[in-house]
Order: sequence, then C-alpha cells, then structure tokens
Amino acid sequence: MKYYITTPIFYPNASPHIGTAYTTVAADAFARYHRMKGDDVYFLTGTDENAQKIVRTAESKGMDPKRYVDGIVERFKSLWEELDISNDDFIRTTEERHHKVVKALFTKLHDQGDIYKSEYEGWYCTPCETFWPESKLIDGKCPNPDCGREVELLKEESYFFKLSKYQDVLLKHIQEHPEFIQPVSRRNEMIRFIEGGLEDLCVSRTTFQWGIQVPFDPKHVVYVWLDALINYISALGFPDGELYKKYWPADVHLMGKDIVRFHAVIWPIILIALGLPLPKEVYGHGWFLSKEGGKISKSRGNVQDSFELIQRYGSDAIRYFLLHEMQVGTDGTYSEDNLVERLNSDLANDLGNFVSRSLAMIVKYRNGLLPKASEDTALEQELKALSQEVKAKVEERMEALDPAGALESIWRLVARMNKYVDETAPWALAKQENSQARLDQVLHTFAEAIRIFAILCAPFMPKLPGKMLQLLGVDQEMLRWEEADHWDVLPAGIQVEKGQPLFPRIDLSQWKTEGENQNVNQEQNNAQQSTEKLTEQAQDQTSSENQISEGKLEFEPIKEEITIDEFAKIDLRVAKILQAGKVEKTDKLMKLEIEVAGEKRTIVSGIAQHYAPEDLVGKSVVIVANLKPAKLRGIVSQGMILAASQDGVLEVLTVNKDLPGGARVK
RNA sequence: CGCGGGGUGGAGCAGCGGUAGCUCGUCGGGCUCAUAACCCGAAGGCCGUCGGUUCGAAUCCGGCCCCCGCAACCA
Repeated sequence: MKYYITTPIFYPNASPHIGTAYTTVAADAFARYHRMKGDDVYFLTGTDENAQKIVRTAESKGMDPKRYVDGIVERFKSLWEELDISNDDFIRTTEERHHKVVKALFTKLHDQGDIYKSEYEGWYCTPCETFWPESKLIDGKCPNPDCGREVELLKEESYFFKLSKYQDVLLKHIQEHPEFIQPVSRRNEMIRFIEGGLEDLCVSRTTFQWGIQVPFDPKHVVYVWLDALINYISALGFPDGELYKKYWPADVHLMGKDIVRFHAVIWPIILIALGLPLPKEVYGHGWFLSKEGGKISKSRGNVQDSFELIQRYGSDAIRYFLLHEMQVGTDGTYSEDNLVERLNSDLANDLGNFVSRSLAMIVKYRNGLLPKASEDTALEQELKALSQEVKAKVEERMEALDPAGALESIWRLVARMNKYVDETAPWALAKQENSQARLDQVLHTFAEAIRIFAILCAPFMPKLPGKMLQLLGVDQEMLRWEEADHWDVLPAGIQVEKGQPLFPRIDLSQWKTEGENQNVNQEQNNAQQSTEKLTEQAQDQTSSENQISEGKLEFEPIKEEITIDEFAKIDLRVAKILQAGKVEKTDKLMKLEIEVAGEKRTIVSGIAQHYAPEDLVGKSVVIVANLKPAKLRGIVSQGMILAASQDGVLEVLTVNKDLPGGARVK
C-alpha cells in the first residue's frame, strides 16, 4: 500500500514555532509507522515563500528576498533534522519545478473558464474603507449600521477563481465521505461554511511582483494560497512524474485547525476543476496553548526556542511530549514544567527505569547472558494477551491519526511490566536454588519486553530503538512491527549490558537557578547523542539574528529609509486630553476628546486595555494631526495618538512641561 | 443577541441518562533489582450557577455567571 502524507508548507517569515514542530513531528510519526507496517510511504514538507510579507521583512533588513528566505529555510531544515524528521522531500515554492506547475495550472484553469479576469466590481464604502459584496448591501447602501452611506462601484483588475461553481459538488463529496475532513468538529464547521455560500476567490494581485507571475498577464502575481496548495502535486512532478502517478491522491494532509478551510474548500475545488482526484483525508489538529490558557505567541513572550529545548531534553523527549500532549480533537497545553513532568514520569521513571532495572538484573544474575525461556505461568500469559491488545490498539489509534492515544496504550504495557517485576521479585528468586528456571523465564521476559518497547516506540521516538537494541546486543533487524506481540524472538545467549539511563531525570530547579544563558549541563544529556552539534547550531541561530543581547526579545524590523521631506509631511502635535471613555462593546477602543491648536477633536485609539479613562484625562499626549480621518466602530477618529509598545506592554507618549495643545513636535 | 470551544477532587483531562474515572501531585505502607526510581493502599469532588424534564442527570432542556479562541474594530 502506498501512503502519501504531507504537512503544510510553512511560512518562513521567522523561525519555526511549536505548532509547526507539532504538525511535522506528528506527520513523521505516521510516516514512520506506515513504513514499519511495510507501506510505501512518501512524506512531504516544505516552505511557502511567495508571500508579500517576506519581501517587506527582507527589505527592511536590507536583504535580497531570496537570500533572506534561504537563511530561514535552512533553520527549518536543520530543526527538522534535529527532530529526526524523515521527510522524503522538501519543497520550496520558489523552486522552478513548482513555478512551472502553478503557471501551467493557472493557465489551464483560465483556458477552461474557471479563472476569469474581472474588473473587481466591488461596492466600496470610502469612509469604512471596505469592499462589500452586493448581497450584503442594505438598500444599496453600506451595511455597516453606523454608516449606511452610499457606496461606489470601484474597479480593480483581478483574476477570479470560480469557487461558487463547484460548491455543490464539493458539499456532496464531503457528505458522502465522512473521513474527508477530520475531526468531526472541523468537518461540521466546513459544512456550515460552504452552505453559507462560497464567493469567487480573487486569485491574483497587482500590487507587488514577488511570487509567481501569471504567464499570460505578467503584471499579475498568483495569490499565495492558490500557489501554495499546488505544492502537494508539484513536488511529485505533476503531471507526468513517476512520483505523481504513484502517490497521488494524498492519504493525509495534516495541519493546524486554522488552515483547514484552505485545504478542505479551496484545494479540493481546484482539484475538482482540474478533474484530479481529491486527497483522502484533511486533518486539522488543535493548537498548543500556554498553561494560562492563552495562545503561544511572540507578543506574549511565551515562545520557547525549539533548538534550545531539543538541546536540553533531547529530540526523543520533545517528540514524546508533543505527541502525547495533543489529545485528539482538542488543544494541547504547553509549558516547560509540563514537559519536564512528562519526561520524568513517563520516560525516566516508567520506561527508562524499567529498562535499567531489568537489564541490571540480567547482568547481575546471569553475567549479562540472556537465559533461555522456560515455561510460561499465568503472569506471562497475561502479558502476552496484553501485548496483543496494545499492538492492536496502537494500530487503531495510528489509523485514526491519534498518536496520543497510541502512546497511552503503549504505556499500559510499560506500567504492567513494572508491576510484573514486583510480582516476580527476581531478587528473591535469585537466592533460591530451585527457582533458577523460573528466574530464567522472568529475565527472558524482561528482555523481550524491551525489544517490544523498541518496536512500539519507534514511530514516535526514532533514536530510542537503536539505543535499546544496542543494550540488548542485537541489531536493527529486530525492529519488526509484526513481532511487537511476540515473546520468543530474542535468541538465548546474547550479551546484554546495562548502559547509561535512556532518559535521565531532569531537575527543573537546576535550569531555573542557572539562569537563561547557561550552556547545557552536558552530563544530564550524555545519553543523548550529538549534543555538541546542537549547541553549535543553536548558537549560530542566535548570532545570525542580529539580536542585541538578551536573546528573547523579537523586535519589529526597522522600516525602509525615508527622506526628511517625507518625514516633514507628518504633522505631530501636542494635544490635551479633555475627556476619555471606553467605546461600548469593544475591548480595545478608547474614545478621546482632545484639544489641539484651539480645536476640539475626537480620536479613537486602541489603548483601552492599557489605560483607564481617568488616567488619561488631563494628560498632554502626542498625536499625528494630519492623518486622514477614519471611522472606527462608527466613530470618526481625527488623528492618532502615539504610543510605544513591545511584548504586550504599551505606553502613550506624553509631554510633561506645560506646552499648549497644538505645539509642534518634530 | 457575531461564530466557536470550555467550566468535573490541588493541577491537567475522560465520562455525555442509571453506584464519578484517569494521569500527576499529596499522605501511609511495601520492596531493594533500578534513574530517591518501582509496587500496593488512602485521603481529596454537592461535576460553574439557578430552574425544568425524568423513577433517576455531570450527562437532556432553558436562564444566568465566568474563562478561552476567532471575527469586528488595533488611525
């Protein structure tokens, strides 16, 4: 059986974060599992490089966009390497093989009439600065309840893709294939979304050049999502490539729940329009949230550097944590405390310690020579039955794309083995002459259990099986999935060794007291291989970022240079705040009455989460006085208050001396 | 009344009509092979709140309160 699995192509604007790492690790676990089952697997990931924002960021750093992106892409690739991601290919949407396909398909869709040029006849409300579709207009006027003014027909040349034409076909497909969108909550969302009616999608831009040109109309650039989705077939060499013929349609597109809509609506419609088979399953997993329940984001300062984490805990442990913590259909919780707790309890205490204690006994009582099995008792029978159950359950959970469930199931057997040690008490058997055969049987069972754990854990923790088998003194050939419930595989007489703990316990307080900048305590990690390489890499990463020192802060890039004349266009003035009050039904907006140059004005500002109205009244602040007025929640704002912010902290700029409202600032 | 998710022992979750369960933590005991790890036992919950349906509700229905995403607004 062939098995084609993909992650989304990631957006290389900054370093990879925990969400992208989760998606990729999970996809990797599925890929590895299927390889072990004997499937012919193709696993694709990559980067989405044709977004406008990339150009802006690059330019702000004075870099050529391609060169800038190359650097970031290397970070993705090296992170995937550190996490033992076994992808078969890595596609970049700046590659020629991708451009070629996108151009061809865009042309084809255009030729067959599914992409059409239109002078985007949007109804534009100037005060609201918004395009409204005809259907939303109320009596031909702006539907904004606070506005209700005349709208004008504004024209902008664009290409459109006829999503609407195919919505019924898609809906039918979704209804006939329950597994197409998973989990069910996502599926329901999508059905509701499509039933609400699809509008044709604007699929070209003329405001910038970075990206893929529309071949027959070079001033247009293909819309990034249309471009990006096609990677799933361009990477396979569509239309004639051997890979394409062999692997398409994809078995699973795996992704975070935020982009399911693109994969479950736009992508299938592109494929339907082209007459190509649809992917079998689109799966949207949850997000990692912080312990406080909030999103993990840079502005909240709770982002962890992935390289640093891998360096500290080892890639297997990170993978285990990510896969275990994301329960199917819900969001996961991330915190370093949780990570350490999981690592200590599951990996060090339960699994790692079981391996240590059982190998230690084989070494101690039999000089490390694995004895022959003798007769099963009820206990061994029970283990066999349980292992069959566990293997079946793991298979079932992996088919259901639920690695957390699979791991939990494996750990039932881990717990049972620790109990078995206690029940059989080999240290007591060792003292009795007439129990030696029984002891042989018990020790043999230990070794088989280690072998079984090596197999079962292999999809999740790729480094682990090699280490375990090495301790058993056998080679990788032993990793045969079908033998994960056999207990008579290891030959008697092999030489085992105790070795170092597989997962040393972590003392979290150690990290906290040693401060942020310390290098890893190597002895903690000596069981993890190639840490030196990691250290080097992690250091490279930070230095290449041009950060000022403190590692953690990520500043917005400095914008492009302007002339003093350009600056002079901006009229900054001191303004006195006369009144202030929150705008009803908004979280962030504050309505301010100010006095500037003898004139009273209203300004709406997004500072309500940082100031109480009474803190502001009487203050002299700095405003942009000649900014074009705009409407916010129906209130016309005549200017903008200057405020500085970083990482969620915000402060309005104020003037202390008694300058009158209207004084010029420059 | 914008859309959605959720409120269950100290923490994180499962249960979704019939004696409230799991993981971690805590306490007590056991063991000594092991990474102060392992095994056994215990304590700890009026399942957000008010009302309804029912012989019976954490589980179904309605009202309310609170939390979290998204969206609308960050001029």
